[in-house]
Amino acid sequence: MKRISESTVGRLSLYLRILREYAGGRTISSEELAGAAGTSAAQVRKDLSLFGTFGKRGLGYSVPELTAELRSILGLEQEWNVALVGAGRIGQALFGYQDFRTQGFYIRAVFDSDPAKVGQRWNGTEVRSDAELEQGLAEEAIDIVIVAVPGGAAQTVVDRVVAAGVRAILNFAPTRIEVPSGVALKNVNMAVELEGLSYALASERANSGRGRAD
Amino acid sequence: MKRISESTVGRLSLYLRILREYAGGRTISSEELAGAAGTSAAQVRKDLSLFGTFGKRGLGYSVPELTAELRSILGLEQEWNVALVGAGRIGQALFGYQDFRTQGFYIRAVFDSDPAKVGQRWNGTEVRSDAELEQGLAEEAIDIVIVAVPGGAAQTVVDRVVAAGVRAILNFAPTRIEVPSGVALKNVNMAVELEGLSYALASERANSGRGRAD
DNA sequence: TAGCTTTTGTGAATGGTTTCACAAGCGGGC
DNA sequence: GCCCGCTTGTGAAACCATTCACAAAAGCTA
Repeated sequence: MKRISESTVGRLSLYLRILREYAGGRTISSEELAGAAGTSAAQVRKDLSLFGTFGKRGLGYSVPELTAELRSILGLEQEWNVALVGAGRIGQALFGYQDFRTQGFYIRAVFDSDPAKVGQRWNGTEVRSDAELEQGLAEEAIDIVIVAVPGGAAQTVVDRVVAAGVRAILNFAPTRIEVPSGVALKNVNMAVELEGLSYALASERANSGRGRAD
Repeated sequence: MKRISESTVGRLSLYLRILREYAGGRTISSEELAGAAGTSAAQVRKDLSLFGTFGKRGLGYSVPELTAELRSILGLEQEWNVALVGAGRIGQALFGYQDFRTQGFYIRAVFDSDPAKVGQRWNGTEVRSDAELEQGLAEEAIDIVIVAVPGGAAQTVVDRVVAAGVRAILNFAPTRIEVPSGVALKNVNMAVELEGLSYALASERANSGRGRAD
């Protein structure tokens, strides 16, 4: 099978959201989809053509069909069991943000090392001790682990979770994490994003010589 | 000035964090830095060489000097005034996550449209009505706005904030946002990340023909 | 059925980023 | 002061992603 780039997968995810909210008829052209996604029509067609030929020439793409195809490609036809490790502020926010439940991601277990948190019930889900991590992952047949622990603890958590057979990790800790090949890892790093903005502001300021028109 | 790619800027941010935690001596080689950053030594050197020549051949990079250079490049020598729009769960978590305060990002104002939230004091910062948004942005000389409102409200908030002169936005709403050129925008989208993991799991499963060794 | 319009799917061209490979420079040892 | 080993800085090469451009298909009309 062909290697698919991360940016392509990210765009597919975006296309799917657009389709879900699309109210323009039963078909959509690559042009329209591109407009809503902020990319080019050629890009849309190339992305989709990597997985098959879903469109009809002269017409565009059937919205329901393409939706189904994208869901299938992205693996969203099944439910995924998610565990959250770290019941701090970020963990709480993620737990509360049930938006992705509608896409088939269910947080089945929450773990924390703080005895004050262990035993709390969050909307029916008990916060379990991180000593029970491996056991809990197995019991709930966890597919994806969200790591929301402090930076210093993240690699240890990831090592345990990977050793327990989990193949997909979403890391919110502000640290670089190592995983063996074959394990999918995504990082969400606020500091990197903010510093990217800082760079943009600072470099624009530096380049704006004698002030700007607006 | 040369155009610098987003991936380069992201790596610089990573290098900086590594340097901050580095305890291996007064100098560091591109090799070491690359190891910690998960990239190649050539990549490190190329990234840095875009901004100047900071290393000493045969020796490597002086840790304090390179730290200072990176801080300067990324615009971290100054403080940035940040406003948070949206005092829901994600907003609360971001506010509580004061980690980036140490990097010079200060949340000076919080806005929400919910009357029940307006007037609350968060650790000394008052939650203000979103009717006061423009006024507050000016009063606090806000440089960066973090948008943590529901998807449907995000574009409106962004439009107002951009009209008020803000040039940098960090968007947590699960929607594609449009900004005029000249405004820096970064998106943090949990759903896209989770679906990326879902894709990785699903496609590996699909490709694993007759089972795997482990 | 033929002709016209629309829009896809895709090879080729372009543009950008990463890796390679090596000359140039620096410090330390003798 | 000179040589040696190490590590940078950087053109060139390789690789990857995006854009271009157009033939091929599909529907519609008459």
